[in-house]
Amino acid sequence: ENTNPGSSASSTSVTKEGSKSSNSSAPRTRKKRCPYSKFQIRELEREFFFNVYINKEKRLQLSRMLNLTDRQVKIWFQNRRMKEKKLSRDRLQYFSGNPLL
Amino acid sequence: AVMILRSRFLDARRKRRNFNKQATEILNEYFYSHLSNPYPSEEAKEELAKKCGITVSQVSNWFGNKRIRYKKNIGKFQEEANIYAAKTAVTATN
DNA sequence: GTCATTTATCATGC
DNA sequence: GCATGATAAATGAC
Repeated sequence: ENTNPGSSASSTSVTKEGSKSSNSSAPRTRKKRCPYSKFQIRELEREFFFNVYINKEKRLQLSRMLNLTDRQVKIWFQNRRMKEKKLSRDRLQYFSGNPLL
Repeated sequence: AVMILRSRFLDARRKRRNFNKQATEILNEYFYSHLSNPYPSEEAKEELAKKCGITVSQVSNWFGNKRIRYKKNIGKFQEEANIYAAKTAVTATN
């Protein structure tokens, strides 16, 4: 249950959606944001719990299992770390200078 | 009491509450008076947050949403833009 | 790598 | 029913 344009590492990816035939400096259309499935999130979170930084080996393994690209998994961990940092900041701000306490 | 606060915090992220009129006023004033470059610095964000009584993250969210929604439909915000343009015309003259 | 952002999506207010 | 604030993918600067 994953709608992924050019993700699955289906062996030799010959067709790149006819991307760059000759000119390669085009900004390219931004990939449409596709929300991940519950299963994908669960597995990503599970690995994130073990280590906030994922190594290349596990990354490739996880990307195959979840039908995501290696890059997507990498980006997910980056965003997830930022989320964790923000949660910490909000917690601090909430419990420190709170006028309702 | 702590439990209440904690539970309130945990689910308070997506339980949206509209900002008060005054805060929206302040944010819009800044946005439309910097329409050519609506990217407040970190310091400016902190000051806006203080004046509006919201967090810096909320200020960032507001500007992020405002920028793209304005860009996507400038016509819809034209009236609003004129109002704040007139309101801040004096400021620009120093 | 971090981090501010863009963009779409989500969830709520009214 | 959309307006609005917050969050989730995706990009790019550095």
